Amino acid sequence: MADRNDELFAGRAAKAARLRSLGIEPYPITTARSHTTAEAVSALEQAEAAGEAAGPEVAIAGRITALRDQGRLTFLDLRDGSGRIQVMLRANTLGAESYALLKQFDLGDFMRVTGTLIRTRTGEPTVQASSFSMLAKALQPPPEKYHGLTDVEQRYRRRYLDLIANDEVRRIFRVRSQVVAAMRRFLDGRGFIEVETPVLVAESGGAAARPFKTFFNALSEERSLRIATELHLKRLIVGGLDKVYEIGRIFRNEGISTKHNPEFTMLESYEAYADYRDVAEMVEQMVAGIALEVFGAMMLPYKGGSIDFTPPWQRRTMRELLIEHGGLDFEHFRSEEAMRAELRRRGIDAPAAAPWGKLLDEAWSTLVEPKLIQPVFVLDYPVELSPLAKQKPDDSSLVERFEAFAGGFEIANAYSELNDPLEQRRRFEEQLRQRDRGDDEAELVDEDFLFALEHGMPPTGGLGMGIDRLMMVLADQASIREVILFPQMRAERPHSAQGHDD
RNA sequence: GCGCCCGUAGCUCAACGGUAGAGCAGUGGACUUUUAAUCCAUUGGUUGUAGGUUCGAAUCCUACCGGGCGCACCA
Repeated sequence: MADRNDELFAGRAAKAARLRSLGIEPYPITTARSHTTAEAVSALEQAEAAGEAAGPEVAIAGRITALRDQGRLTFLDLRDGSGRIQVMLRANTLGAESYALLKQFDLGDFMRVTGTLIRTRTGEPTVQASSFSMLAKALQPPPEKYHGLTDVEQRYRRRYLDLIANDEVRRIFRVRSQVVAAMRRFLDGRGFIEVETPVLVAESGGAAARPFKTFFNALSEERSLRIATELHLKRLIVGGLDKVYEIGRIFRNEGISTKHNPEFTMLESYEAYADYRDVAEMVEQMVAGIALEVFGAMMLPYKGGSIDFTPPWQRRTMRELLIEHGGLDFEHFRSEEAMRAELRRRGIDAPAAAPWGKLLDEAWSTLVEPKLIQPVFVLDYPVELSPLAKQKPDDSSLVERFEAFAGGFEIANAYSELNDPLEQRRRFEEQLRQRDRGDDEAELVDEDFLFALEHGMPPTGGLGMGIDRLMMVLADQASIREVILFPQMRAERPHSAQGHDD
C-alpha cells in the first residue's frame, strides 16, 4: 500500500498543509499578472533596445519546470502557455523569512512572481524576484525532466503529462488549431457558410462503413452515430444554401491503426454550380495556402524527404497510375473472376465476398497508394465504388471523382455529385444487392434524401477531407494518434487519484 | 481476429537462470549567477497478473491484462 508514489504525494500534501498553517492559501483565487512569460522577455528586449539596463517591473505566473537551489540564491524556470522565463530569487533581497518559504515549492507547482526584468551574467532573460507566492500546489510529481515521458501508452492515456513533458507535442496541437482556423478562413473567404448537421441519425449513410449504435430513450428508437455528413449537406444544397461546409467528428465502428481512429474529424464541403475539377482547384489552393500561412512554406519536410504542395498538383487517372506503378490495366480484367485471378497471381489477397470494385481497390491500395508521396489528384474511379457520384458523360463505367493523395495515403475525396434522382435510386438499389451479398457496409436507401433530390439539386461539387490525416502529412507524423489529443484506447481499469481514501 | 515485440522504483533505463541496480525526482546537508546546476549522504521494488518448470525465475514455459508495430478489417 505504501508505495513510492504515496510518499511523494504525502510529502507534497504536507507542504501544502504547512503553507496553510502559516496562513498562506496553497490554492488562492488571485492570479493577477502583468505579462505572460513571452511578453516579459520582449519587454526586456524593448527596454534594452531603448538603451536601458533593465526592463520594467512585471508580475508573471506559471508552472515551475526547473528548480536550481544554490543556498541563498535560487534559480527556477516558470512556464506558461506563451513560453518560459527564468526567475532569480535571492535571500538578501527577499528577506530570510520569505526566502525560507521556497522550501514548500516543488517542481510542477504554479507560482506567481513580481520583480524586475534583468539579464544574468550568462545573458539569460530573468525576473529578479521582489516577491513570490503559491498559485496552485501540485501533489503529483511531474515526469522526468530530461527524457520527458516516453512510454507511448502513458503519453496517450495521460496526455496532460505528455503536454507538460514534451515541447514537440504542445507544438503539434497548436499547429493543428492553426490549420483548422486557416481552413475556416479560406472557406469563409470563398463565400461558404459553416453549418452543423446531426450526429445522431436514424440510418447512417454517405460512406461505406459500419456505424456505432445507440438508443434514444425518449423516442424508443435506435440511433446511429454519423459516418459522414454528405447526405445532410446535400439536402442544404437542395435548400439553396449553395456553398456549405461542416468540420465535424465522424464515427466509424472499425479497427484502430496508425491511420485510423474510430472517431475522427472531417471537413465536408459542397458547392453548387461547381464540378469536381473546380473542387480540385479549391483543394490545392486551400492546402497550399494553409501550408504557407501556418508553416511559412509550401514545401514541407516529410519522412526524411519533403512534400511540395505548390499548385497545381498533378492530375492522373486511376487507370494510368495502376498501369504505371503496378503494370495492371483494369480494362483487361473487367470481370470479377478475371480480376480475382489476377490478384491471386500477384499474391494480393482479397476478401472472398469482394465484388469487382473492392478487388480493384485492393490492388490500388497495395500497388499504388504507398508510392504517392507528392500531392496528386487521382481521377475517374469506377462507378461501382462510388454510388453518390455522377458518371462521366463519355464513359458510364467511370464517375467524376478524385481522391487527393499525399504522403502515401488519401487526404481528400471529391465528386461531381450525382443529382439525377432516378439514377441515384438505381445506385442505392445496387448497394442493397451488395448488402444482400454480405457487404454490411453498403449504402442504405435514404428515402428522404431521394425525396430531396427529386425536388432538384443543382450541379454540385462535393469534398470530404480527413483533418487528422492532413495533419499527419503537414506535421510529418507517422501515427494518427500523434495528431489526436485523446486517441481511442481500451478502457483502463480504474486507478484512482489519491487524497480521497476510503 | 492473427503474427511479432514490449511491460523492472514516481519518470528514464540496467541486470550470462544465481543477493534487483543507476540517473533524474524525493529526503537531509553544503553552496549568491545557475540553466540536464554541482558536491556529500540517503529513502524508495509483490519485476503487469496468475500458474508452471527449476535447488534457484525479472530472466524459461502457459494463460490472462495492457500497449506498440504489422496483417486483416477499414478511406
